[in-house]
Amino acid sequence: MAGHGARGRSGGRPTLEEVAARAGVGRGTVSRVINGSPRVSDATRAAVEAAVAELGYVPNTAARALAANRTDAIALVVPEPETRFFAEPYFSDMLRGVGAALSDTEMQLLLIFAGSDRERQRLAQYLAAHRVDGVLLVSVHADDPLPDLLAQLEIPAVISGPRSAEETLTSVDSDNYGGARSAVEHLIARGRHRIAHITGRLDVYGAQRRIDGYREALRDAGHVVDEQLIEAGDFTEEGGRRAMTRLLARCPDLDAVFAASDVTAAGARQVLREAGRRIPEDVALVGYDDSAIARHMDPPLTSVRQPIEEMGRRMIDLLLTEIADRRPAVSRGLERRQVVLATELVGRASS
Amino acid sequence: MAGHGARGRSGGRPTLEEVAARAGVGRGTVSRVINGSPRVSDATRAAVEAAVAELGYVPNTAARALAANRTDAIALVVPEPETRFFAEPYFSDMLRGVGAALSDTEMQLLLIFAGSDRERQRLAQYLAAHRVDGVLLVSVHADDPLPDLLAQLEIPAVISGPRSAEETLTSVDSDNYGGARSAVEHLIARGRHRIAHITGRLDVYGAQRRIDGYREALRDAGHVVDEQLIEAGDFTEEGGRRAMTRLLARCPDLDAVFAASDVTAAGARQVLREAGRRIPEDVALVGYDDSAIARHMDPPLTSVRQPIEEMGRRMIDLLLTEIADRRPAVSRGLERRQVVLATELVGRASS
DNA sequence: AGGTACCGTGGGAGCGCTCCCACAAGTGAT
DNA sequence: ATCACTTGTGGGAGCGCTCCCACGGTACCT
Repeated sequence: MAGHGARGRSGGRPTLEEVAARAGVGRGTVSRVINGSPRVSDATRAAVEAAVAELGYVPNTAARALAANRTDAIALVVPEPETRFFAEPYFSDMLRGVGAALSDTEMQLLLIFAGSDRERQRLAQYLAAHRVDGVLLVSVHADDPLPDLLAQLEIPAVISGPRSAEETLTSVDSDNYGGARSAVEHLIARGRHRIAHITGRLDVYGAQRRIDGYREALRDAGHVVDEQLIEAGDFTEEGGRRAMTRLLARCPDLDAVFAASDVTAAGARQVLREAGRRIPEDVALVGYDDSAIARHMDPPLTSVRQPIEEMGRRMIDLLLTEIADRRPAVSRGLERRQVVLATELVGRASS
Repeated sequence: MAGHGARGRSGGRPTLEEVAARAGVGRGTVSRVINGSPRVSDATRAAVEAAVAELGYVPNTAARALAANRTDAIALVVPEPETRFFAEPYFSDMLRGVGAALSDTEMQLLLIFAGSDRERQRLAQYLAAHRVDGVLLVSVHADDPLPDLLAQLEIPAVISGPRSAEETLTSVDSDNYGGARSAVEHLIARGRHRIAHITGRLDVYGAQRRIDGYREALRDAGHVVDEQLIEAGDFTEEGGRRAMTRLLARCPDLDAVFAASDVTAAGARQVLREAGRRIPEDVALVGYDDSAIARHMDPPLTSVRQPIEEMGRRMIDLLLTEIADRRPAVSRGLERRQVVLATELVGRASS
């Protein structure tokens, strides 16, 4: 192990002090320049910047964090209890948006897995120790205690997909209601009359909103909502198969299915095929997410696209704002910030 | 901004000093206990541990990093120049392995995007400033300067997929050669004689190894390798379409295709369909990666699965070892560590 | 002229830890 | 009894930074 003194002063990383000496100014002044304080004369600033460039100075994050009591890091918490949650585009697209928004800042992105109980335990410690300035929460379930822990610790946090209509945390979401509406309206426009819906997990707020959108689109078009045509799913393929089987048994006359996710649609497709129904001739099929599966399905699946990358970007924007305000939205009282982004229907051969 | 003095000593996070006072020992002793030094008596250790538990003490990472000149963080560098590289299972599975291996340690995982030039610039600064203890490199191209930069800075690093047979960095890879062999042997066993290969990007070492495996499997089975049956692809769907079109024009008598990736196979499938070839009756198709697309393709695609999660785990193991050795493999001279993991052929209806 | 601002600046104190030296107490050889 | 070690321990110094106070200088008022 490198001893204390052995730490390479042999041309090693320069310190603030060295930059100050080089520029012929004091330590404080260099600090001000580095941190963009306006209270520095132009001449001094230029001299310091030159010294910084010559020495290739890069601030020591640890020292800064220690002195300033902040970390310049935000955590992306990946629940990942039901494994490989991020296999689908959702995660990677969001990550791309997050990365893009972050690249304009000095913030680091920490990936924290909170699948097992032990990992959640560690996460709680992490947060309690204030090792991050803010937290990004994705795909949180209604009964997850994490958001409340964050609120209690007064750690800025943004959640993707509010847990309910009363979500207190700042949230970014896509318009699940509108997305579902557009899917159903599309099917109606195609002349379908018996449109079924395979829902997502009912404890997920977004799934509820999609059901709402389904219902109201039908109602607004003058259709009667037949509860027999609604069957609970869970976003999975297997759930799609089960739901589709039940739906076919109950309503053999259905002529369209709107599934709450692409994988669910894939499961439904399989059952429809086995039952001898042609897609889209006999039954039109629409999914949700516009994932890779949708493009590669046979026939290619009409699906609702969410602007996930944009969601990632907005989450970061909001989080940085909260961090700058140094106080979570709840304790500021008043305005809960909820951003809802529009979806887009991507038409393909399945409908 | 919270002033210096305003920092809540109002029951806020306890410090080493406070734990020491509580346990009736010195600061150094607590430090030793926290860091698992053996030079502490059992009685003292117990007392300190009790105090830690009572106070809910969590070490301050920043202070530790500053004093010890290490960061307890490793970076996962995501090149992501050719966008959404991590949309497919590859990335998420690897992340899962990485996360699993990391959850046994105190290490943090930093996600760093190095797509744009600006981001790469920043990354170089990062590394130069030694803000991470080690680096995980995934999907690096043959001409990437990053590995050399890491070697020069003497930062421990592990690469997934060596850049060449002479890779100097510690690497973890799946057996591309063996995977390709198993795919081709499978096709031969199915009675196929005119087996084509759509390659991956030729500047990727793994793609070369797959070509080697393809060639030698044929040769060992007594077939003649017809160079006409090999067509360059680039791992993409569009590349698969182009390559398949050319192959069909050149060798209309082919009866099997081994594609270097599942998406490539998807592109090939489309062209085969349009040409009226049935899969698998007329042309058998095998992909690589065993991604979601393979399972959902019509017909489901036979594919070569790589133990990606395991790869992630091994990468972390190796990296932690190097960090513990506090010196990158190259400067230790001698043993370059290269781990190669076995693949598995997943048979489905396409072959 | 003196007073009162403010601006730009230097540098002390301190963030919470690790490293190491010093030292007391114990152990065994001489 | 002395001398050497060893073992466990306490606490000083210092990691590189930010925050803030104090100070000299200039500008503008009375």
